[in-house]
Amino acid sequence: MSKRKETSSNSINKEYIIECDLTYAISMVGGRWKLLILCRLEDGALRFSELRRSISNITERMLTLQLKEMESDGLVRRTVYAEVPPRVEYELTHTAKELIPVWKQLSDWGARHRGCQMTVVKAG
Amino acid sequence: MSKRKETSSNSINKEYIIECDLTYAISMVGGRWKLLILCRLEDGALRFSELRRSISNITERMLTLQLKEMESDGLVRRTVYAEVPPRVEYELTHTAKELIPVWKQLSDWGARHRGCQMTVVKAG
DNA sequence: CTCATTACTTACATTTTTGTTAGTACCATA
DNA sequence: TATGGTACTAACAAAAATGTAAGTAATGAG
Repeated sequence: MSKRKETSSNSINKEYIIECDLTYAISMVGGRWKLLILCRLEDGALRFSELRRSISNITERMLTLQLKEMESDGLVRRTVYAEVPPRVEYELTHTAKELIPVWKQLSDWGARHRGCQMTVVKAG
Repeated sequence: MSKRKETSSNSINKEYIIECDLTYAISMVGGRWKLLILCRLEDGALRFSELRRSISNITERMLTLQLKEMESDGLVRRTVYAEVPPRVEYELTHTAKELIPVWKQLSDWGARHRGCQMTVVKAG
């Protein structure tokens, strides 16, 4: 009786959505941090602390969680170097590299339309 | 004293993220339903009930909320016809149409990689 | 011995997102 | 008068996402 519902609508919808190629992709890459992390890795591997410093507002917990999920989804590769202090590097997999044009396009779109909005805001 | 914090970190991060073109775009188009709705409108305007029926798991509330947000973000245009019963149609704006190649690419990516994963799952 | 560094983990709290249920106004039809 | 369709809205509840604060192990520097 600790589980409320075995299959909440929320989870059912999650499954349902994964039956669609598009929303499957969104579920891999959506949320507040994932694309931001991925695009930081575009130019090559970075270690955990470098990622953390490069995304100033992210917490260690969030970075860990997102990286873990993306690792298990096959988007990033994690390499541990047996050194002290520890060194762990993250890099894009081939699968994730295929997304580079997507986030570039999205980013361009964002640049075009964010610009407009800010002008309006300034004018108001 | 009803507000807990004037500026929760959560909201602050939302703002922060909107300073990046990429995550600004994600914030426009992310979440469980938005892209799914947009791509339903790719071939032309649909009325509310058509959208609802075409996305079988969405609730009226969610559809309303998402459409409203996208309308105020300039992604969909809402047209009300003064008929009884009421008829309201939604269509993509020019801004949203610029995103068509993005969701096509994402969808293609999803198709390629979802396929792989399912094979693995079946094998396990 | 103490402190610092790195890459985390854990328990918990808060915020945001999503879903449930019921209700609205309008008119047509039976 | 009752029912049905359309496009919603409102109050509430549940679930998911995100954030906070503290702690861990290993080891080298001082």
